[in-house]
Amino acid sequence: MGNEKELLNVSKATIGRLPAYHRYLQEKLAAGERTVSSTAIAEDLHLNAVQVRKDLSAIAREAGKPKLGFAVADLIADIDRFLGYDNLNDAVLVGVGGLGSALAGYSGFKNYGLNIVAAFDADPARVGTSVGGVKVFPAEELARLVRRLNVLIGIVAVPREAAQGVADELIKGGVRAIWNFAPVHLNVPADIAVKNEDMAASLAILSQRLAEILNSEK
Amino acid sequence: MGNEKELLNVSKATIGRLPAYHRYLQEKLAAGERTVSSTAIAEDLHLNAVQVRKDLSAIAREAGKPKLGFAVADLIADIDRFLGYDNLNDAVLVGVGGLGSALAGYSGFKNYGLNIVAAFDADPARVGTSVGGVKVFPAEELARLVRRLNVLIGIVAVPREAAQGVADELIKGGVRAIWNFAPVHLNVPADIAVKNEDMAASLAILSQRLAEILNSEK
DNA sequence: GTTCATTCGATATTTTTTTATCGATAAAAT
DNA sequence: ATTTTATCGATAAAAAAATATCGAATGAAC
Repeated sequence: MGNEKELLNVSKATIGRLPAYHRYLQEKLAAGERTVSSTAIAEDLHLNAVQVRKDLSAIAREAGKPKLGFAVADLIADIDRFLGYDNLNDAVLVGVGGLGSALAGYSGFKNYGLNIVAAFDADPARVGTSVGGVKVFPAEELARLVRRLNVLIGIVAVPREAAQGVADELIKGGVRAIWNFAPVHLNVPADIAVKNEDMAASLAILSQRLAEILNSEK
Repeated sequence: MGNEKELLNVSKATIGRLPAYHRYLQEKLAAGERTVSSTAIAEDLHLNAVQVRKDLSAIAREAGKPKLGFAVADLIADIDRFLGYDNLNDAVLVGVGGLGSALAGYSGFKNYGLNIVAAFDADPARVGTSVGGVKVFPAEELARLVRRLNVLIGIVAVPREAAQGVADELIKGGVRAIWNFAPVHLNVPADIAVKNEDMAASLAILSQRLAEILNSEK
């Protein structure tokens, strides 16, 4: 893989914005636009134009052209490449309750390079069924099957109480990255990546912004 | 409300971490611990101790004590107060498909100060039913009902194609903050707060970290 | 062809966020 | 009582991220 150099130069903040650019660019492409300027992107996405240029130049192979901007299709390809959207990563999903089955059913993940190959649940009634095209296995088989499938990403969508145990099993099975939707802090070794999908944090930020808006207008 | 001064000094980054502290502290409280040090929090949450102290001192009323640390219960109360967890904000939910009903069913939101008072869906089969204790109304009534209920927060959990239209209706109804779970960029006036629950962005960051980990170990 | 307006990339500046350092304090140990 | 040690808060330094500035390039208008 030839992106070792890239990994170093691209900031976390930039990476977080790339998917938004990606979606935006696809809209533009669908609308038949061939090129787009950083100014336009910035305006629509409520960002700073310089920031957009910097973000894009960090991952783009072709430079933007004065007066025209960037080639939409090229940029999409660049982001695909950088984010690995074009080669699928296998993952397992643990917990197919409300949220879990919503995740399993979301076909869009494939577009983001994520391929859910198996699901697990502790509830015998769910075992053996298929959710969103993904087979559900008993929780007891978790570690063993993960190891056999050679999966590196685990998605945790179980109730709070069960999350830590699930994480432990995933790690035992060889998983190296955990996407955690349970509202708990997971205790894991330092060499395991955890990304908390922290709804509470999002909500906190939204509420704060709402408060600011309401405050500022009176 | 006496937190105008607070709003200014507390950084967005800090606000994003507060819910994690909150959960952590509640675990500690449940475990019977009276006090906790910034060092311990930092270690368990994989943060820097100075950062933790700064975050906490930004919202805490009582200072930490040398050799003991902070009073767990006080800190929880301080975060509750700062984040408004103790006074509920009403919200409406639009879209009760897989993700939407998972959200409606998640009772934990009440703990985060969010109270879903009504849900909407375009599918007549869903209208009239109740999801997670929340009644589902027809999409046509959205703007009218939102206005009548005087709700300021809207949660968008509809398919991509429908999201912009829903956002428009919400705003027409008087909503000032939108929590967007649809994978699209919403076009809204500048005085409306939007928080995108951007799964793709989270996934991008997780993948990147996974790549780093795998890279560093070989 | 010349001018104009738009956009770029590069560099510099500012702001924000994180991390390091250090003296002071108070609980615990001697 | 004295010493030791864990912890704090404050201040300083460093790192990261966002924003501003400006000359150069180039397509479009005249």
